[in-house]
This record gives sequence, C-alpha cells and structure tokens, in this order.
Amino acid sequence: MKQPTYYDLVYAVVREIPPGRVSTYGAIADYLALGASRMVGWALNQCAGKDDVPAHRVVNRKGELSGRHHWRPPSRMQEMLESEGIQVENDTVVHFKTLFWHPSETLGDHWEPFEHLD
DNA sequence: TGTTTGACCACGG
DNA sequence: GCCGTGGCCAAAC
Repeated sequence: MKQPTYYDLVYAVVREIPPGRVSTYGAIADYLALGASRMVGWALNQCAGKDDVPAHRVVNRKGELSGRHHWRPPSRMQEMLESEGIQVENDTVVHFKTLFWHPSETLGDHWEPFEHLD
C-alpha cells in the first residue's frame, strides 16, 4: 500500500471516535461518501488485529456488535467497550442512541485527513 | 474476466 | 415494528 485508499479514510475516522462513544458503518460510509456501508465492514475486516484502530466502537445501525465474531477472542470487543464505560447487553450497546457519534459532530463537514500528503 | 460474498442500510409491504 | 428485497463498491475465487 503506497497511497491512501478508502481503507485509510475509514481508519482515520474510526480513530477520531471519542472514547465512550460509538459510531455506525452507515454514518462513516455516509460521511466519507463511500456509497456503500459494506465497504466500511471490509475495511474494518482488514484492520482486525490492528490495535491502533478502535474498531470496537463501530457497530451496526441497530447498535449490535455485529463484528464481534471477528475479534480474538470475540468477547474482547465487548470488554473493550465496557472498559470505556459503555454498557453492552445481549451483544447490543445500551443507550446506543445516546452514545451514537457522527463524524461531522466532531470533524465537521470539511475534514481532510490527508490534505497534507497530496 | 464473471461470479460470489461481505463486521450493512434504506425502503416497501 | 418486523420481514423480505434491492443496492452499493471492492476483494476474493
């Protein structure tokens, strides 16, 4: 990998998710204008194992930990969330609607993560 | 090079 | 408010 791809954009946004908050595939896909929220899932699939990307803060639109099966061990994702004060019950984020974080909430609409790279 | 699949979402019934 | 269907783009086969 030599130049930034949409993977890097996804990673960059995920890293900006504030601790104790959660975001969704759809929100990230919408913010990055990827056109397909599945691509976020693919990107996160590649980031599995990377500790520098808090992928545990990304859940589906229902607030369910749909990606926990891709963690080692699967319970790791829930533990990470709980360690940040996020309550998880039955593989679903409690108060998900309240803890939901949208990229534009913090990054704004003109966030250029790689503008310095050209 | 065509088909299948994927940590999904919006919409209509 | 739940269920089935289409769509979306990229990687793996």
